[in-house]
Formats: sequence, structure tokens, C-alpha cells
Amino acid sequence: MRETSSALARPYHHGDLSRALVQAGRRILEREGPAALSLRAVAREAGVSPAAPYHHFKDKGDLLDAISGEGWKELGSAVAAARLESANPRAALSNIGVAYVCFARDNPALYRVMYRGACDRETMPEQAKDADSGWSHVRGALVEAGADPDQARELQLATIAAWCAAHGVAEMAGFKEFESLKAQLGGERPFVRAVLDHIGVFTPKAKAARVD
Amino acid sequence: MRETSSALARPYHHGDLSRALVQAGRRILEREGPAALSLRAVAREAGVSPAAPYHHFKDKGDLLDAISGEGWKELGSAVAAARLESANPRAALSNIGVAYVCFARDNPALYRVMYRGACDRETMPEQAKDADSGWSHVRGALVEAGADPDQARELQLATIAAWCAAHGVAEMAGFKEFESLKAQLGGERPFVRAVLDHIGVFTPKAKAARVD
DNA sequence: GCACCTATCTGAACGATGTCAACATCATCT
DNA sequence: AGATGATGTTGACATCGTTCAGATAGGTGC
Repeated sequence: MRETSSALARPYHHGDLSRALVQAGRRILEREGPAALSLRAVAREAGVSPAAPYHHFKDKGDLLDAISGEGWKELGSAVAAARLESANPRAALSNIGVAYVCFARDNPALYRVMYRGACDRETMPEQAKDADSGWSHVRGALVEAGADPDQARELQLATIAAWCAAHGVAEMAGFKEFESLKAQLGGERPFVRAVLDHIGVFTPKAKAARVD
Repeated sequence: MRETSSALARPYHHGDLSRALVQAGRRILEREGPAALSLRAVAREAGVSPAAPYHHFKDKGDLLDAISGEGWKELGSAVAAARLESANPRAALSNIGVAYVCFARDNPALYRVMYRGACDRETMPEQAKDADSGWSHVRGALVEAGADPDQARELQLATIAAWCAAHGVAEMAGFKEFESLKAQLGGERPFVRAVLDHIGVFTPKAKAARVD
């Protein structure tokens, strides 16, 4: 296992197949969409036999979970970055929402795979429980924006509400019926921000006085 | 084609296979979930050869669309019924949200199939454009609850926001992580209502003055 | 009554998929 | 060096979506 990182010779043993498989899977996802993401196609893309993945992943689902894991991690990073974009807590919260949806819109195939496992198991994605996850950033930003951290139930409800809203927008923002509205508003990002603003979960309290 | 409705004799020609296939598909969905919904399984359940469906549906996707169609129609009815439950426009709007999510939660497998097509095509479901669809009921209820029908853009944004929120809650409400919270609130319906109330899209305007 | 026509259904087949068992290869520890 | 276990390969199986040639029935014109 000397030339692991060189990746030039591929004699018999691959060196780091699990990582290569995950990357191959993501390449397929971007290139051909979620429907083309078969175990065999991933193995093919990685230049390996159809049975090889089974030494690294129990299942096709297990491979998808590994791919999803990367996605959730990157979503967490995107959300974290968005949170730091503004020192104003309420602006930060708003940016988080936009960042979540935009990540999903920029990686639609990946996002689909990411949510598949969660829906199948009726469970939150594992990585959403990490300290640096998008979920915990939402929670944190809500507190900084004025939510009372001592009212655990309220805070959990607010976090759930925000997460649900972001997910809903993420899955529907691409609908073609909204294209003229997007054009009117100046593109997809402004559209996303407008919808999220309208929902209000990412712009809570304090500004509620604007009734017009 | 005399004994169409009796469905006793199944000599060679079925009588009304397309309907039978849709019903068979829904039976499989409820019994074994979306993963078991193969074209062959549906044909098997309907007591017919694997190639028979192709005389009624162009595709597997076409069959799924027919099944989805029934689902969207029933969702529309559920939403319409909920809207009539209360004469108070704001209560009606709130009930619509709960009804949407509860339909999805009561028929999770069907709801998954219903949204599959929409996401694949990045298009709103056909039936959502009907006059009696859930979508148009949301729009109507929003107007009755005080939205200005002349501000088309505002109204469309509000409708989109509500639909996104409902969809997001529908897909996440089943997560096991929320079970203790559901128990605290007295079950799934109260939980759904609490989350939707928190999002606020189904309880708009007028109350916006509550700043605390 | 009869012959045809069209819609509907069957049967067998093809390629692709997920998965498994048996075997091959190599890195490493002793 | 030789054994061992991790990692690949080959070949097989059942299932799936789909197609195609032929069987079957219901309806129509004679």
C-alpha cells in the first residue's frame, strides 16, 4: 500500500476503493442524475468489478448513505459559511435559509439521494446531529436571533419549522411553473429569498410588525 | 363486455384493466410500500401477464402517474373538506394545512409516489392546476383570509410559501426524532398543527402585530 | 351465420440490475 | 518463507422494465 495516493498503477488492489466509489457515485450523479446511480454503474465508473463494492459497503443503500454523508457534511459547511456572512443575527439566520435551499438547488441529484435515506427510514440524517450540522446551525442562529434557549420545546418547534420550510422550498423551487415569477424577481436566488421571507421562519420575531 | 362490473369471470379480456391496475398498485403501496411497486408486481396483483399493462400505459412511469392522479384528486378533496370545516377564513386556512399534511402522513407511500413524478420532471403535478385542487383551495383560502387578490405576485408568493411549508412538514413529520415532542403535544395531529402554526404561512396577516 | 378487424392479452425473450458464492491475488505478520 | 485475512474477479441467480410475435375475443359489415 505504498502508492495509495499516486493512483497510477491499479494492479489488483485498488488502494482506497471506498473513497473512489463515493467519488465515482457523485460523478455519476452530477453527470446523469439519480436514476443512473446503480451499484454496477458506480463500480464501472471506478473501474472495478460489480461485486467489488460489497467488500466496502454492505448494500447499495450503504453506498448511497456514504455519498449522502458527504452531502450532509458539505451542506453543513455551506450553512456554517452563510451564518458567518453577516454579524447581524437576523441576517445570518436569513442567509442560512437561502444557503440551504441554494445548496439543494445547486446539487439537485445529490440532494435527492441525501433525503432518500431519511425518508425511507423516517429518521433524520445521521450527520444532522453533529455539532457542525446545518440543523445545529439553524438552532444556534435562532437563539442568537432572539429565541429563548430555555424554552426547549419552543426552540425545537422553531428549528423543526425552519428545517421543514427549507426542505419544502428546496424540493419545489425548481418547478417550471415558477419560472416567470423567478424572472420577475431577478433570478432563482431572489426568488428563494422571497419565498423564505414570506414563510418567515428564517426571519422571526421583531420584524413581525411590518403588516403593510 | 357485459360483465364489466361483476369482475367474476376473467376469461381473457379483463374488462377494465387500467382501473384494475391502478387499484392493484395502490393495494401494493399500502401493503408493501413504494419499493415493492414494480410493474410486474402490479400485473401479478391484477392477475395478468407482465406485458398486459403496456396496452393501457405507455410506461411504468405512466402507470405511476395514473396512481398519482388518484392521489392528487383525493388530496384535493381532503383539502376542500377541511376548508369547509370552519366558516372562519383563518381557521379554514389553518385546517387546510393540517389536512394536507395529515393526508400525506396517512398515505405516506402514496404521497411519495405522488411527488416522485413532480420532482423528476421539475413540474407541478398536473392535478394541482385543476379548479378543485389543493393548490387552488390554498389560494382561495388565502384570499378569504385577507390576502389581496389584486397583488398577483404577493398572492402567488404566499401560495407557494404555503405549499412548500406543507410539503416540507409532510415529508419530515414522520421522523422518529420528533416522537417525544409529539407525545408531549398529544399526538401527531397536534404536533403538525403546532409546526404549521409556528411556520405561520397558514395563519397569515392580522396576527402579525404580535411582536412580544 | 360468417369473415374480418382491432383491441386486448399471453409467452418467450433481451439487457440491466442487486446480490451472492467460489475463487484469485496481494500485503502483512510471524 | 508461509499462513492469513483483506480485497478483487468471475460467474451465477432472481427480478425488473420492455419488446415482439402470436393467441383470443368482441364488434362490424356482409
